[in-house]
Amino acid sequence: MAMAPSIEESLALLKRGIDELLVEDELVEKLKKNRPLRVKAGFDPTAPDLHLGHTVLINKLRQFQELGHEVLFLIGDFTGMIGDPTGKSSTRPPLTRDEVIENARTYEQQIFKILDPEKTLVMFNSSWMGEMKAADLIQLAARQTVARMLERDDFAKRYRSGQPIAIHEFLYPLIQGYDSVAMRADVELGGTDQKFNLLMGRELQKQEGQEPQVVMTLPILEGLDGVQKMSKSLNNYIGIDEAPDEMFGKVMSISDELMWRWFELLSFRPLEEIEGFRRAVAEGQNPRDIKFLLGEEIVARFHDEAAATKARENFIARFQKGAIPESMPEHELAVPEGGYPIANLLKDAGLVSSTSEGMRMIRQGAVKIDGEKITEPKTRLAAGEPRVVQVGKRKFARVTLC
RNA sequence: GGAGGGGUUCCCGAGUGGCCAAAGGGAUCAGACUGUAAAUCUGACGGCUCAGCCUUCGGUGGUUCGAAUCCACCCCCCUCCA
Repeated sequence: MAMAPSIEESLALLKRGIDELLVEDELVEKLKKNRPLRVKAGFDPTAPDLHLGHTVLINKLRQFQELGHEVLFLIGDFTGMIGDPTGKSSTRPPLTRDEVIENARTYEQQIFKILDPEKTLVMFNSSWMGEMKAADLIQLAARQTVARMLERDDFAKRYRSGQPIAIHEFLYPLIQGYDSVAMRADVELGGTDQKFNLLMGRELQKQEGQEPQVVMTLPILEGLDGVQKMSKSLNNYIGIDEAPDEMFGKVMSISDELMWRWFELLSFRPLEEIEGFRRAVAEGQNPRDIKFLLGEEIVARFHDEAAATKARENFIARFQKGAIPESMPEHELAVPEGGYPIANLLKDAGLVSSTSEGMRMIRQGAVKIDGEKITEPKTRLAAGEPRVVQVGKRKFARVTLC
């Protein structure tokens, strides 16, 4: 065991890469108590797969654990059935009980890729919220005013622009705050968009006579598009369960500009080293090579070094040299009367979503069979040996016609 | 309860009787180029047995040679007043 770090050292580590810490002095006081702190983070079980965006926060939780603190990983199974309005311009449909349970299970499976199970308590807010009577809930609701709720930025915006706000959405911050009371949290982490909700926890804890939690907000990671936050529903994410090639490829697809942001929020490299990369690129080094490093670091974290190296090699073979991937989906299809029209073949092999799209792809010169470009939309194929069918640079299938 | 505004293709959003499968932007996909699945440029972007045909503009039913556009009723949303 290494020597326990000083409070100054702990604080410095914990503050790295965060957005805001409220209130720093209170955190110092808590650290001085020299006991494991109860560090809360809540997850809405709407997205069944953890992605890189979540890991910004989870990495921070792990740092707390490394300093000897205890993580309370809250699965918002109760709140998940309400639907948090955060960042949404319209109301999200509530999840069913079964969906929530299913999603929650996936979370539990995945967080331990990063967190230490010994120092993690997984909790479900239905265990106390489910006990609440309607009267209790109304009492909870009585503690805050509508004006206070409208201070929350996204509510204010929606209210101003005439977008609907359902009453139940006001309950969300209250319940999240109440969770902190029930869990007796010392610290709560969340994205910057969670600030209002996190502060609500402090309010309610104070009203209950508890020492208020310290609030730490972490920056929101932009998704693959570089604009909107990474999220499953926007399909701009990299899941931590994804295959190495896929993960690497997605990292390579981010813009050179976004790459720096990702380095800042996702890389474990020292800040000075990243600064060095920036200088190198400014002096003419190909940013692609720096992006390779980022891709490898991320693949290695969720798979291993060998997978990372392999993913890079595959990427080079495939996109720089145009090689055909080693493995691809296989299909066996029966040839209809008069031969298999190519557009239908593409659709049936799952390479395009409709024959119309298949037609378009052919017209655009995107379709190759055994490496040979197909230009005639009316081409029909007869039965024969397995063929490699390709649409664009990335979609392949091995098809046997019989 | 009253008055007004609105529901358009994945999203935003134009379109008020034929030139509308529906402008524009975003997203996406493809092609070119390349230093990468970056950037940039070009194109595509409802479906089909694809140079033609079929089905779309909240729902149903009308008017009309012809409707996303007009009429009736219904459903949903927003604002103000109560």
